[in-house]
Amino acid sequence: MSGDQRHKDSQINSGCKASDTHKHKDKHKDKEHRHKDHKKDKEREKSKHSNSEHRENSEKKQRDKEKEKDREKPKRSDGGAEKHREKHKDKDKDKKRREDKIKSSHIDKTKKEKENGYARETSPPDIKSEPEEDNGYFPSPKHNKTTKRERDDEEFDYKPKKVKTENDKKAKKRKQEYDDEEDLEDVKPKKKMKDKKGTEGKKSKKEGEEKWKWWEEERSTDGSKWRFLEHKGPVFAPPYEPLPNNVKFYYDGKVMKLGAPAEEVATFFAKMLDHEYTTKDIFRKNFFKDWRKEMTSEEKSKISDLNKCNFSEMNEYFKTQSEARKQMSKEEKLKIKEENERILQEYGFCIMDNHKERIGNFRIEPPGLFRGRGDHPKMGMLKRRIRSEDIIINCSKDSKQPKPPAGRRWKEVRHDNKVTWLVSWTENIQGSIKYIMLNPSSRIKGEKDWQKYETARRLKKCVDRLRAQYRDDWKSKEMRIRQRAVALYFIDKLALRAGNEKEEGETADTVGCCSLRVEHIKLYPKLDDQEYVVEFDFLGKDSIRYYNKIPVEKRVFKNLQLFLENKQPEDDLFDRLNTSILNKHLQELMDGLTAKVFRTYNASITLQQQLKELTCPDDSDPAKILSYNRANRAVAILCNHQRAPPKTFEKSMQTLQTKIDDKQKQLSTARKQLKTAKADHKASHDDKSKKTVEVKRKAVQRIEEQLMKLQVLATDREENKQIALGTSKLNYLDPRISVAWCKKYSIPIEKIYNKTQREKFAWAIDMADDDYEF
DNA sequence: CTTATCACTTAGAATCTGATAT
DNA sequence: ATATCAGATTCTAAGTGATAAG
Repeated sequence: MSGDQRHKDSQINSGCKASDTHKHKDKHKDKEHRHKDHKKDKEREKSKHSNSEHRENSEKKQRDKEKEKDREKPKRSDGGAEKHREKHKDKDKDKKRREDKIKSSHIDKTKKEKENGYARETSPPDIKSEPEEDNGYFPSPKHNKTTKRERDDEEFDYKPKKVKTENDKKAKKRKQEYDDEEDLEDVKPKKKMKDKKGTEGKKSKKEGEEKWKWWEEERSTDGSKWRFLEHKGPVFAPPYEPLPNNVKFYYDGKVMKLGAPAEEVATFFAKMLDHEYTTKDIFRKNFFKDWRKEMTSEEKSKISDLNKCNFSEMNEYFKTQSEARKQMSKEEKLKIKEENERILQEYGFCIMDNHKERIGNFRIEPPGLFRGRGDHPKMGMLKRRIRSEDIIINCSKDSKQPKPPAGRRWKEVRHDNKVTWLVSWTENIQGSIKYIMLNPSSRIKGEKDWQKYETARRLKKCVDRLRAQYRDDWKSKEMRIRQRAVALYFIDKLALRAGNEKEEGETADTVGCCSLRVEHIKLYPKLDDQEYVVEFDFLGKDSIRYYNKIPVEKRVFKNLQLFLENKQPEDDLFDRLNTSILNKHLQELMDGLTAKVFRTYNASITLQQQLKELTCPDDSDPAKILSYNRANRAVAILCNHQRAPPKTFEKSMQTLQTKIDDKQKQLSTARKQLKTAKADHKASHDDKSKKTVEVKRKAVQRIEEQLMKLQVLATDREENKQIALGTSKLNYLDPRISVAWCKKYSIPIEKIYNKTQREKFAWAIDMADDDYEF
C-alpha cells in the first residue's frame, strides 16, 4: 500500500532516487563574462505582443517556406532586429486588421516578417495603463483562418456589455465578412441559444442551455476576462463533529479525553494510520508540533510523546463508519445523492457574461494534515480550517453578492475582472493562494486552452528555424548562450519542464531543465554501442523520477563536459541560466513562446505522427483504438507521465487472462462444431444442416471477435501498467487531432473521450474536420 | 538585477460510482 | 443482492510564467 511515488520509480528503472539534501546553490554569480547582452533583452522584452502570423492554409508548404524567411535575426548583435520592429510599430490597428485579412486571403507569407516584430503598443505610455497581459496579445488566432472556422478574433470591437444577441449579430456579421474567403461548409447550424436577456442565464435550466458555442464568438482583448460575474460563494467544510464518548483516545495506556480542538486534529492523524505517511519521521514531527498548538495547556503538558499516543480506537471507528456508509440502504444513499445535487445546483454554477457556467471546485478544502508528495519537509503539518473571514470574493459590482454565513463576514469582496477566479484564500502551509475557478468546459478555460494549442502550432511553423539557431548557439563564445542552447535542446528533445527555482526547504527537492544539478546527469563518451550518451536521473514534478539515457550530439556532449568542469555534484549544471532568461530569449524568437510550449508542441506533433504511422485503415475498431492508445502512450512516455501501477493490477491481468483462455477454449469448441456441421451438411445436403453450418460459422466469427477484443484489451492494459495517459490527453494533445482521427476512421468520439472530456473539448469536436492538421 | 506575489495550468492519488460478475 | 473493479470524478499539490516590488 502506500503508493508512494518512489515505488514506482524504482520499478521503472533500477531504483535509487536522487539524493536529496543538497545544500547547493547559489549559482556562482561570478559571471565570467557577462556582456552587454542583457540590454538587449530588456529592450525586447517589451516587444511581445502582436503576432499576427497565421495564414495557414497550406500549412505545410508554408512551414517550409517559413523557416527560411522567418526573421533572420542575427542572433545576437543587437540592433538589427529591433530596427525592423520599429518600423512597423506604429501601424494602427485597423490597418493591421485589414492587412491581416488580406494576407490571409492569399496567404502570403512574405508579409509576415513584418508583423513579426512589430511593436505596436510598445507603450501605451500611460503610466498606469496596466497593459495587462493579454492586451492585444491573443496571438494566435487572430488570424488563422485555416481552412475551417478558426477564430478571427477581432480584437477591437468592443463587446457590448450586454447581451449576447448583440454579440451574435456581430459575430455573424464578422463571420460573413470573412466567409467568402473561407467559404465554409460550416456544417453546424448555428442556432445560438435563446438566451438573451441578461437575467436569463439563471433560469435556464441546468444544462438546458443548448450548448453555447463560445468559440464562434469573439474574445475580448482589453485584458478583461469577463464583464459580469455572479455566484453564491464557496461551500465550507462541514464543522467538526466530536467523537462519540465510547471512542477513546489513550495516552501512555490511559484513557484521555481531549478537548474538541485537539481531538479534531487527532482524528486527522487517526484516519491516516494505515498510511505509510504516518510512519515517517518528518510527518510525525510536523504533525506533533502542530497538534500541540491545538491543545489546552493541560493537554499539552500531558502529551509530550507521540509514540505514547494510541489512536487505534479512533481509527477503528472511522473504518466502521465508512463501512456503514457503504452498507446504507438505497434510499439513504439516494437521499445523500440528492442533497449533493442540490448543493451542486446551488453553488456549483455561476453566471458569467450571460451564461451559466459550471464551477470547477466550489468546496473549500477541508482541514487536515498536509500531504506533500515525495520528500516534503512540511508533510504532516496541520492544514487549518478556512473561515469566511479568510475568504476573498470576486464578482461584479452589479451582481448579487454571495452572503457569508450568518453573523460572519468575508475578508474582502472585490470586483476584479482582470482575473478569472471567484473566490480565493491563503493557505497556511506554504502561504500560497488557492482559488475557486471555473470548470474546464467553461468558456474562460476553453479559450485559453484553444489559444495554447494555437501557440504550439505557431511554434510548429518556426521550430526548424529555432532548432537551427540553438544548434548554432552551441558554438557560441559565450557560456551563457551555450548553456541556454543546450538547455533548450533538452527541453525540445526530451520534453523536459522549464525548471523554475524553488525555495529550498519549503518543498521537496525536485528539478526541471534549468534547475538540473551536476549530480543529475552522467556522461558516457561511450556506452555499449553508442557514443556520447547522457544519463539523466532526477526527480521532477511531483517527485516522479525521470530516468533516461540518450545519445546526444558530440557538440552537446562537449558542452556538457565544459559545464561540469570544476563543479560539485550539488552545483547547478546551467549556472548561467534560469527560466526567466530562457523565456525571455524564447519570447524574442516567437511571440508567446515559452519553455512549456515545447512540451505542448512535441506532445501534439508526436500524437499526430504516431497516429499516422500506427493506424491501419483496415483494422477493426478495437484495433484502431489500440493504435490510438499506443500513440497516446508514446506521448505519455515522452512527457514522463507515470503512475503507480494500480494495486489490483496483477490480479486484474490475471482474471483477464483467464477470460482469454476461456474464450480460446470456446473458440476451439465452436470450431469443432463448425467442422462437424460442415461434415453433416456434406453428407446430407439438406437445408437444415446448411443452416446449422451458417449458425456455427457465425458463432465462430463472433467468438473470434470477442477473443480479439480481449486480447487487445490485455495488451493495452499491460502496456499501460505504469503509464498514465490521462494527463497528456487532457493537457497536451490538441484535441482536434483526435477529433480528426475519429472522423477520418469513423470511430465514435465516445471511444476516445468520456463525457467530461467531451465537454472540455466541445470546441474541438465542433470545429475539427477529418483533415485537420495540427 | 533578485525576490516575492499572483494567477493559472498541470499532476498523480484518493475517492466515488455504476456496471458487471458472482 | 452483494461484491468487485475499472473508469470517472474529485481533490489539491506542484509546477509555469508574468509582473511587481525591492
